[in-house]
Amino acid sequence: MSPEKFLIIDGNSLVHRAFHAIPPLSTSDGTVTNAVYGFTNMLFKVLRELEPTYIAVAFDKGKITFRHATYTDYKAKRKATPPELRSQFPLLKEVLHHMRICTLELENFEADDIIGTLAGFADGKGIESIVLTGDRDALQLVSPRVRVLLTKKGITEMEEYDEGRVWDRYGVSPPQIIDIKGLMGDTSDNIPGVPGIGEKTALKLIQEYGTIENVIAEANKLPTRWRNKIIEHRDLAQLSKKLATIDRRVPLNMDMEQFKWPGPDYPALLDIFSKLEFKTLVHNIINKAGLEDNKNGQDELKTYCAKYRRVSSEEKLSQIRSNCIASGMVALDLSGTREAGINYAALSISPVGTTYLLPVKEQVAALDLVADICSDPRVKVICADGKEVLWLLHRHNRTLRNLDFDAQLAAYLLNPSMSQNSLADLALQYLQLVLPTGGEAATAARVDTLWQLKQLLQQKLVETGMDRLYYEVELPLVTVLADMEMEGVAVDPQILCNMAEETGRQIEGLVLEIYRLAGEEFNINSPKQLGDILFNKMGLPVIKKTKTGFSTDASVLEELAPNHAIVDKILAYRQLAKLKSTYIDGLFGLINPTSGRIHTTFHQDVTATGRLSSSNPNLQNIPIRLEEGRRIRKVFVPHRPGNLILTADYSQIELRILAHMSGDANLIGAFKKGQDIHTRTAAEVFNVPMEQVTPEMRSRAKAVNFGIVYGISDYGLSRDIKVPRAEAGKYIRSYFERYSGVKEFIDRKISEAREKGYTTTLLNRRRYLPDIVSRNRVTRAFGERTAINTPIQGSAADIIKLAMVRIHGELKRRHMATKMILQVHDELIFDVPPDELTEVKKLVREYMENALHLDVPLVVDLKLGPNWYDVRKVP
DNA sequence: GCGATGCA
DNA sequence: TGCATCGC
Repeated sequence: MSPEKFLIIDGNSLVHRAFHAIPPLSTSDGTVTNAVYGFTNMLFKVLRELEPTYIAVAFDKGKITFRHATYTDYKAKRKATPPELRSQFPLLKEVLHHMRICTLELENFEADDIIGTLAGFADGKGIESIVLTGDRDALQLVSPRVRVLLTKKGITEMEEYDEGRVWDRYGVSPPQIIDIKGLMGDTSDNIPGVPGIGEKTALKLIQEYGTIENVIAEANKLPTRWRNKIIEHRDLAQLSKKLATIDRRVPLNMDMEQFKWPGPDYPALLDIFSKLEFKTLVHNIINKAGLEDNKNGQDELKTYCAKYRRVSSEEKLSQIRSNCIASGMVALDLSGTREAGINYAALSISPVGTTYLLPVKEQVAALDLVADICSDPRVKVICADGKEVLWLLHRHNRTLRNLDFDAQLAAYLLNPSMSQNSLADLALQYLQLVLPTGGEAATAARVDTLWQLKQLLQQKLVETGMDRLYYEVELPLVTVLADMEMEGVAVDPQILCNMAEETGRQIEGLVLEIYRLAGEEFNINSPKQLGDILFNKMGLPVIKKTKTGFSTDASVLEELAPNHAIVDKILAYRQLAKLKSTYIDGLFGLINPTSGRIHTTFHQDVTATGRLSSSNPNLQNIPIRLEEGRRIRKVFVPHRPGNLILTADYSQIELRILAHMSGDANLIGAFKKGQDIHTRTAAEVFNVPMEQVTPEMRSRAKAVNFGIVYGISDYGLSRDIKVPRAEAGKYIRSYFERYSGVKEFIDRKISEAREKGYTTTLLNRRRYLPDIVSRNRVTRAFGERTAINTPIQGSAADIIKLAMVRIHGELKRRHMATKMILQVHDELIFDVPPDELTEVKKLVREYMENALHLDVPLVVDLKLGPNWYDVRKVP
């Protein structure tokens, strides 16, 4: 028998989470229900997983709490609850009532305090509590008998914190969470904290001194930059700590019996769910409660609960192996990490057969089985995230040969604007199944849903005409990207070190100079403090404001530069600080100690346009525009001495695509003649012969071309080239007069998007544009620009992806040692041994230029050098 | 226009 | 969370 458990829920926090995580949802009579729906789904999931004996849901009540009496500005900046959310509270309470769950609220107390008090009460009775909330502050309640379940991004996923987890994550004990918050403050509650101290500093100080009181007492031992702040604001720090502390002595009449959960009142729940039009929940209840379905018996809902068999006998393993080979297709899901390797493998051989759970970590034979199946060309593998499977297998020196379906990738193609594409989200969205989290059952459930997802998503890919894009471009690209990530990019740590030192020195000099000119020390990185110095203290004219105060962005500072010498220093400081923190120190920390290389992660399912993105580090935004930053590229070197870095970039690919898609004779002609496209545009827009185009004219025309491609407005163009909006508008009109085919293309794409609800690329990639029918003028204009921009940018992504798949295949086929190591949107970067150079140059150019046949030529520029900085154009 | 990162 | 800055 399991011990008694007390589930305590922060109603307010979770309702807000649900409200923001679930897209707008309303019944046919217009009642908004998304927060109730999200909350209820989450509740059911937690109930199933925890099976609590007691439950309570706490809500805030009243506007004035003891915190306001202590600090009048408490929560002063919090926005009022929007009416669409406010109206859902009574509905939720009705649902909870029928769930027979006890709700608690007390005038002038926050849900937090009620929760703290309840947990303490249960603790006194020896009962274990689990606090479910979205508020990190609750971590202060964690103790041997109190755990906190924190919602992660979205609402279906949660993370459990016990004392050990708090230590792992923050390096402090749960009560010290309060001290941290006291130092760093909290903008959402308007808790001030100590100005200039953020999370990192707060953690460091509390880890070292234990409490705010000790930090204050030992302040004179601290480095100057913190000492003065702490001493000056010590009262504020102690006040903040008080505000952040959960009051565990709320006067409540408590009796565990009142929280005992007898289970839901199903008939009543059925009523209210029908009223709220929660169709799937109604079905769930009908199934669960065994009530009669009032329509027909066929609507039976599949349950999330998977049947699975734990396999460990060698005999059974070998039987599974032959079954896999005989069937030719398996669904596979691996649990584990890239560092520690595979923990479990869940494997299912047919959509209706048994799911096997293989303890890979414990048993070598199980790993062998999984690895053999994955490398067997006769067995197709279906999974949720193919690149992750490849990485996990790579950790065991194995690979995945025959990736047949990647569910997350398919879902991304079907709607690239959806940010939640985890398997759990897909199961909920497409199959109306709530997947359990954690444990064996979860792993098994994931594999089961894969079969159903494949069936459904594949059909949708065919219906939307994206099956070829999927099977011929995106799916093969998974393996290509995995190879690129694993190969990595070599860096020269010595050069990086030298740069860190030199830049550090320059920054120090600038900081001193800035302090001298300002007459005091302050945090230059804080736009708030900087604004205070510049505009309040020094009285410089305010050019622009942000929601929270003065704007201090580069365009503002450039305008202010003539007024005071400090401004140029700040600009230079910003540039160098960015360089050092992001590109020098940042890169350093990401060098893999084993390989000595940097292994970025490419994301294939993130951008709305179809481009790739890169993170940890982002190698797609390494500086190039300004010389100071560009030098960073010197640290990226070939994999072995003597090898070379080859870069291959598409010249003006977006404008060429625009020429092709629009069929504009003028634009096509310019490219066919091989003219400089910006000069040609200038000649057209300013109505002069090409020979008479001045650099000024060319640069403006370039901005116009840029604007067309990125879909910016006349407002954006006027800002970029610093001319009045009317003049920018004039350029755009003049452009459309000369390139009337482009104008027609734009109009065509907009009306097509309005009609169909989506826009498409050359390879039929889709992006839905609900904004294009908005009644709001600004929103609609945004949708219209996207309808132009996405086909252009997305088609460029299509083309380079196609080239990548083919080049990668060809390098492998020819058993070449050349490696494709990076992609930067319109550019591919290779590590090339000298003896392969001639062949690679030819191959790369050939495959990139002929990736897709357009009405204008695709032109590729090749550059070669000993590192990514010193590359020179080659014929 | 988009996406990633670092900082307070 | 918002701001600022880098790339394409």
